Amino acid sequence: MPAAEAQPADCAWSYGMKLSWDINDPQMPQKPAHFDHFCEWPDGYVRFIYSSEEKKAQRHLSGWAMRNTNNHNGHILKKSCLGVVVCAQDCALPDGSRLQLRPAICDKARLKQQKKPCPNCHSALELIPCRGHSGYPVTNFWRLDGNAIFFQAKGVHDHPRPESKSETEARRSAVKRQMASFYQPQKKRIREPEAGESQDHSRHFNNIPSLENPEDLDVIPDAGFPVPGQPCLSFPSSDAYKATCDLTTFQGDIVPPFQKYSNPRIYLPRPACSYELAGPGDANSSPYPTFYKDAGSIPKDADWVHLNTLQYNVNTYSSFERSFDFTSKQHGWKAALGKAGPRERLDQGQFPPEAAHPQYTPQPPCRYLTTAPPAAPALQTVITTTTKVSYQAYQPPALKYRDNVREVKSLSSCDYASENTQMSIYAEALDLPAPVVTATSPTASLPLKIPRDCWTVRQHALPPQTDGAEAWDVCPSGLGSTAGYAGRISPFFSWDNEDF
DNA sequence: TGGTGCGGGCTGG
DNA sequence: CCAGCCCGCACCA
Repeated sequence: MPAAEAQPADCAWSYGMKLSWDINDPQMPQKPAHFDHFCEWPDGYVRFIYSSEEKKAQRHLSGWAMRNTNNHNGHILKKSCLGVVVCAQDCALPDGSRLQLRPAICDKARLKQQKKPCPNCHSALELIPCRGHSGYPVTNFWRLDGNAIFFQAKGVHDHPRPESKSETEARRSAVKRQMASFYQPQKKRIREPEAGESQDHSRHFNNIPSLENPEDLDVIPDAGFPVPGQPCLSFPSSDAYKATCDLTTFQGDIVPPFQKYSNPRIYLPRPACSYELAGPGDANSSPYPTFYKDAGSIPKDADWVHLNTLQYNVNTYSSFERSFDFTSKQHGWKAALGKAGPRERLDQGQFPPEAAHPQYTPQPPCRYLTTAPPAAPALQTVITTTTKVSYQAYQPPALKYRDNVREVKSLSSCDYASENTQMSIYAEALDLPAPVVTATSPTASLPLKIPRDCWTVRQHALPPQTDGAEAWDVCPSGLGSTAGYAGRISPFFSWDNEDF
């Protein structure tokens, strides 16, 4: 863990791409000098080398919904992308965005998921399969070798990002928490009045439709949205989130980013911590606006009343990871995202729109403040509880040019684990503001502020046809999802875009 | 119940 | 032979 190596230059690109190796090589690079930051949204033909102590690498996590695929090789874990679940009618959510849920990994659960109606318009849900690897799903490979976990991705996701796993988990745990906090007082009240009465207490809960089936909340809209440049972190636990909140509150010199709520008009400074969900009874006490004010567009059943409350709260969490206002730009994206197919598939997550959103407030770089255990478990599943204080990275803007010449991507997820050898970078990275980098396009130059800790110059081989050829991307080390959408053009850098 | 990993087996290129 | 995929199973939370 040589701190001396933790220079921006080292962070500047995927170490895994610097070395020449393939996941199928009989011999992997031995004792890599550096490790990459964990990338939650790998996209494109990329390779990373993670420390075997990197928890998320140990768990083979990905923001994409990846399922295990048998490759008949016990040493290499292969996963293929399931795509994203969207509304078959492509209905617009109240904020104008689209529903993009994380497909369940389990086949059975996924089928069940797809049978559910769109929570917004009640039409069917549809699974958009990933076809980003020569018509097949994007595949990810994981291989443990020595003290390194080698990661290789093949293919470019041709669909929006689903809700990240961390978001899904956070949402579910939030639901559970809310249920717990809700039931608790209910039971108390029930017991108090008539102690001697033999009463089926469960009947009381029949009037609580919304939370009886937390799984229904899987179809919460918006919470399943790709996060613009899915920032630097995912919360392994709500506690981590709380810690994050506290941290952000504590750092008063850092301008808090604005949160995105379902209503695009509502942007509020990030509250200190609102992930602790209010129970239905507390819904009205929320200082924040209620979602789905447009009652005509949403179901009026009790489920939705509660669901909205939940979503609001969950969004308070989720939006912590997303700091952009896309909704007002979506019409602009559509022009640039003219992907073949009936649906205009947006992926907000791909396009950190800072350049297009002057109101956007950059966030400080992500970093971990705690020390992780030194254990170096095997590649196979290692479920660990990491107490990390994560901080969302500032989302640099994306630059994409036609023909994939060069792009500046968002740091979609640089999970800087404290065990990472490059930890020391982040102390330095605290020295905001971020450096200004000028990315040059064929038609314009645009100053882009990108925090130095999030820089990665990525070299990636191009998809099959161009395999062998390599392009260099200047991008944040988190390697946000890349090109691959609709001609690989970011609407934010479509110069003729009306949004400019 | 669902996420995850393993591995058998089938199919097509 | 490889890749993709389906399936069942086991383990875990």
